[in-house]
Amino acid sequence: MTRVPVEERREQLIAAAIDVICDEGVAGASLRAIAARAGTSLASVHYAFASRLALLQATIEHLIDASARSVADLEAPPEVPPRALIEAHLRAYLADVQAHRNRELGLLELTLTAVRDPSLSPLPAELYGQFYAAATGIAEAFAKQLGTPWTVPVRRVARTIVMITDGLVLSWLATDDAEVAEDLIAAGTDTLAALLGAGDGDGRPA
Amino acid sequence: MTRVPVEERREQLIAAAIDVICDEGVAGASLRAIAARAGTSLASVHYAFASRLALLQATIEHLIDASARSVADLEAPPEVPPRALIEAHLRAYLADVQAHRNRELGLLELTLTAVRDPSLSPLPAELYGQFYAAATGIAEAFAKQLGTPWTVPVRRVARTIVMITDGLVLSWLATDDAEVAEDLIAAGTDTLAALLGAGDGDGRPA
DNA sequence: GAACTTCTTGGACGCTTGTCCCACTTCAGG
DNA sequence: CCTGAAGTGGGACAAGCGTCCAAGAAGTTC
Repeated sequence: MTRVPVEERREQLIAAAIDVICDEGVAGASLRAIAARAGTSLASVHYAFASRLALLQATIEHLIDASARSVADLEAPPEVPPRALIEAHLRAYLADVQAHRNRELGLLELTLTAVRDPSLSPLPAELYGQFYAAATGIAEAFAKQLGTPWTVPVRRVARTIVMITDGLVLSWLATDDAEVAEDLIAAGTDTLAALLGAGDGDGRPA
Repeated sequence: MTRVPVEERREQLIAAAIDVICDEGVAGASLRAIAARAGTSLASVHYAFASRLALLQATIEHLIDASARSVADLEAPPEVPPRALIEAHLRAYLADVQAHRNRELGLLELTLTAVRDPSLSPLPAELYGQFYAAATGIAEAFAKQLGTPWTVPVRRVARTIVMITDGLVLSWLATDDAEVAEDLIAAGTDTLAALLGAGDGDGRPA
């Protein structure tokens, strides 16, 4: 019997919940399964969280915060043409998604669960707000690094990035097809390169 | 007591399953709920389907077939510039998604469920195969109608279309924000217009 | 009309779920 | 040492789940 302050117990349970959700899905994330993963008893779960819904909410909020913190890992690479830089980043993103398939699956399930449940429904908008903020940071870093401004407002660039990554993730999860992913990386690269005015016009003809 | 041949009963149950899944989610689609929606007894469900998984599989297969059949509704519009034509179609798609939020939610949940379950996992690839086929049909119709060929293989255009629509749906479901959707329609329009070479270069600089 | 297949029905089973309670142990403060 | 708060533990509860069975009703075939 290891005694642990509630707050720490909460963090353990949230971590366990994320693990179980990634491994078994939201449907398989019963309180007993989560308690077992955290190495504690069922009653301790209810001591830390009033209900399963409260634990789920805390888990999503944790992921929202985490996604806000994981932005800063954009290092300055050497001088390369914009297209290559964009493609490299998209490819790195895809590689990360491929390496953590269940994580993406779990996050998606969690998002849909939150969309459905009235008491959780404001969370997805918050999550995507963080996504947009992160994408905005990346977009601004790109423009600064390349010395070229975007041809459309950064806000729209950020949303475009999220659209591309979402589409990429969904297609990859569904098809598990590397060739499809390859096409989508090319498509995403073209789209973003066009927004940098790289090689073409400004993307908005008469 | 209404006697119905098994095959017809199966169709009723599939329809009921789709309804319940859209309304309550996959998690809420219990056999009892589906039976009640279909107006029959629980035992009849098991007479028509060996297990809940079998019903789920039949439901997804039904949706795959349905998505294959729903392609042909692309009427020939008047002579308009390519950008406007693309934008009109994306906007119509968004309007349809907005009008049937739960349908998109249910389809997404069902897809993720199938991705998780080993016995259902080949289905998402099949579903997306149909999506790509549908998108290919639309892309070819566009090129024919406008008299302009795509600057990349149609296969890639189709995948790009699916990427855009998936990204659009996900962002819409999560944010419920019309302004976000507006940005994404603009982004999608730009992307596809570029693939038609409409107004700009060919999208692939040196 | 009897035999037979096809379908419906209600009820039961074993299991898992979220929730809750109460007794117990640990630890801090006086 | 004692008191009270904090946290743990096991067990119970009702409810819901998928699955299955045995019996009966509705047609069909001869």
